[in-house]
Amino acid sequence: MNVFTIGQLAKKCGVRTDTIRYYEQLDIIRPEDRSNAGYRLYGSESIRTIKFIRRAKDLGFTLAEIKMLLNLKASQTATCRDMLELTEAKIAEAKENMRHLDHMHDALEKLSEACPGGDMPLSECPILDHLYPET
Amino acid sequence: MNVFTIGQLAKKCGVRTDTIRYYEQLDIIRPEDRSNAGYRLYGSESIRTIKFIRRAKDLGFTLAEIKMLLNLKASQTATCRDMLELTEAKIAEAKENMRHLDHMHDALEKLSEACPGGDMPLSECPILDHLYPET
DNA sequence: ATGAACCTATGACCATACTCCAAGGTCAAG
DNA sequence: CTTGACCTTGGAGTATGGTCATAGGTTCAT
Repeated sequence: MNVFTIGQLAKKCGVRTDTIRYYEQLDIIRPEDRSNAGYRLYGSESIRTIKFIRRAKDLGFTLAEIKMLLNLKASQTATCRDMLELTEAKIAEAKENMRHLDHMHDALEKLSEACPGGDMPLSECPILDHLYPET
Repeated sequence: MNVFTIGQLAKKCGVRTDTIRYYEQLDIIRPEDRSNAGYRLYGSESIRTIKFIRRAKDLGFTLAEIKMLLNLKASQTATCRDMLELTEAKIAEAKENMRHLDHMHDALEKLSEACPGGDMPLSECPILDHLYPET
């Protein structure tokens, strides 16, 4: 049980076979071997790689970045510093996105607080008036 | 100066002509008239509409939602309540996105704190070990 | 009357991360 | 020996919000 087809690998990792082939197309993962009939063959290392991809994606890394991470991992000269830098860049990105979302949220909250919300016609609605001011 | 071509409207609103045509394609905005030669003609109401679209987009509304907002606005029977409901749904969405981002951020922070970040080989890196654990 | 700067319609293309389809080959069970 | 479940390749389609290209018509100043 140490060699799997793409369908078995997909099942073990909770992804679709198409997804694995798509990752292969992006040069993120390669089958460890091929059968005589041309079937992709994978081993347990591939399971770890797919799971890595999923975890990194959950942290907000794009597939292009994940490809870089795997290249780093394969490199002989990469250090902890490289990994930390990419992680900190991603933290900065997350912070920036949160700032942006927070501004949106605040503005929406202010609008919703200003709006009575009853059966008043929209012409009187402070939300709409803010977004689409008279004259 | 109360009738403009698409290029003039675009300049006044800080968008591209293509963008306005794209909005038209989505049925979000329509020219107020056409010239003999078939040129789209707009008035000041169109400026307000384009600016509305931009403001709503900044608040996180999609173009499909903006189309709904404009339909609401045009409706005779819509009330403040309708507007408030859409606003509150968007607030909930923003909160959900922030929660998600926050989880990512926390996880990344924990990883970066665990990583010494020096010249250590990646094989020792706690970040990589977390994402791609040994065996 | 000619060149620049505008306008028209239509359709293709960008990124992202898949997802699905078609046409065919392979493999194991009954 | 056939059926069904799997596999192959290549390409197209999904959503979002535009952007760009092509080929041609219009408007305006000089």
